[in-house]
Amino acid sequence: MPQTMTEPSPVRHPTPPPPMLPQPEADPGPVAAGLAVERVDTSFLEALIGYNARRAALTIIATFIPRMAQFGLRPVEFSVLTLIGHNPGITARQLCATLDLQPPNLVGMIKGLEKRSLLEKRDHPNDRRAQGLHLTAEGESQLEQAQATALALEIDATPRLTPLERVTLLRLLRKIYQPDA
Amino acid sequence: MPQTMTEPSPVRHPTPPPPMLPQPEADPGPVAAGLAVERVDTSFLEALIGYNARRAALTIIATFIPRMAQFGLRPVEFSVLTLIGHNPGITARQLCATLDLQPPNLVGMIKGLEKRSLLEKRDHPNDRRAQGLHLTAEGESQLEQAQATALALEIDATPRLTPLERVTLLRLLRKIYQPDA
DNA sequence: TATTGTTATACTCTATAACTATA
DNA sequence: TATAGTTATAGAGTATAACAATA
Repeated sequence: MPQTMTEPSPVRHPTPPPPMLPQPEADPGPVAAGLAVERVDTSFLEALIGYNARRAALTIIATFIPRMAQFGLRPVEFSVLTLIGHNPGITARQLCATLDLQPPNLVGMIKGLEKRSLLEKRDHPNDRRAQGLHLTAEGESQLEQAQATALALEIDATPRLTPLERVTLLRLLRKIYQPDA
Repeated sequence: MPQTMTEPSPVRHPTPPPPMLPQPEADPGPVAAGLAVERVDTSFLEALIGYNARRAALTIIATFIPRMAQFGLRPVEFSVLTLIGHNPGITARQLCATLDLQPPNLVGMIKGLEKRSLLEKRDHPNDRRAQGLHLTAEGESQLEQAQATALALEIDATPRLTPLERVTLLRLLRKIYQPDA
């Protein structure tokens, strides 16, 4: 079954809210109602790869969205255009299999990008049911700028990672979602 | 603004669909309609940390969901219970800030967990507007089992990572979404 | 019989506005 | 005036079922 991981948003910091310090009282009394939580302990969640991967992905997507807005491209649309650009003639079915999308959800996206003259459908060379997808000249141009933006924003979104750490991170993440690799 | 990254699902493999090999014809003719795509080139996307982090997170969540179904806990509910368990008396506002959730979206979740007798609200020691959240005995018991399941499934979902690689991965991911750290 | 692309539709998750009661 | 919790609601994202055309 298809993907998921909706859009994010500026992403709220894991920063604990204004502490709400427990008043140093003479007698705290019994722990009846309990004490206020000063600092939130997230140690267990932080030990889970799934939790950390999700938070990291959302952080980067939060930077991705506003910067790609200038091209009118959402994350999935960027991925679709990129795959078409690097694989002229790719079919909708191949896009779905590669990006883990449901065919019905790709239809509208393709229509929209086609209406914006970023891509076009052509006859498939050996399957009349399918259609080969190709970028238009404008699509190529837009994608080129969008890709440059994507590469730059990733660096900005992960300023504390060294070049070597980025390479390591990419390798480890691929080992998770790629059966082979 | 709040989080995101909806549920996933078994996650479809990045495996390219049945190749659809181009028939070795005598005359391929002009590249008019183009050739069929045999293997999908995903090299550009695979160079993006955001893309890889998202795919990896979805892969793990795809394993998380069915295994946590026995406890009736979705990913976010598991995170909420875990934080309450490790932070007795935490407020809804603190949960929202920590997990990047919108307050309105947490209300129903708290209600549901409370109705299932997994947690309870108590008076907040020094703010009558707020409520301290606490696990019930049953909640503690359920959480204990759920956490053990979570730790185990992560290993199963990332079988190709060595213990050292897991530690490295956690550290790098945290450097992305934690401003400090 | 299986597959590509499609329509229609339902479900889940997330976001925004506005209200109350307290601070 | 600001904040905690709440309600109602809108919106985006994702899911399944069923169909026509072609393999």
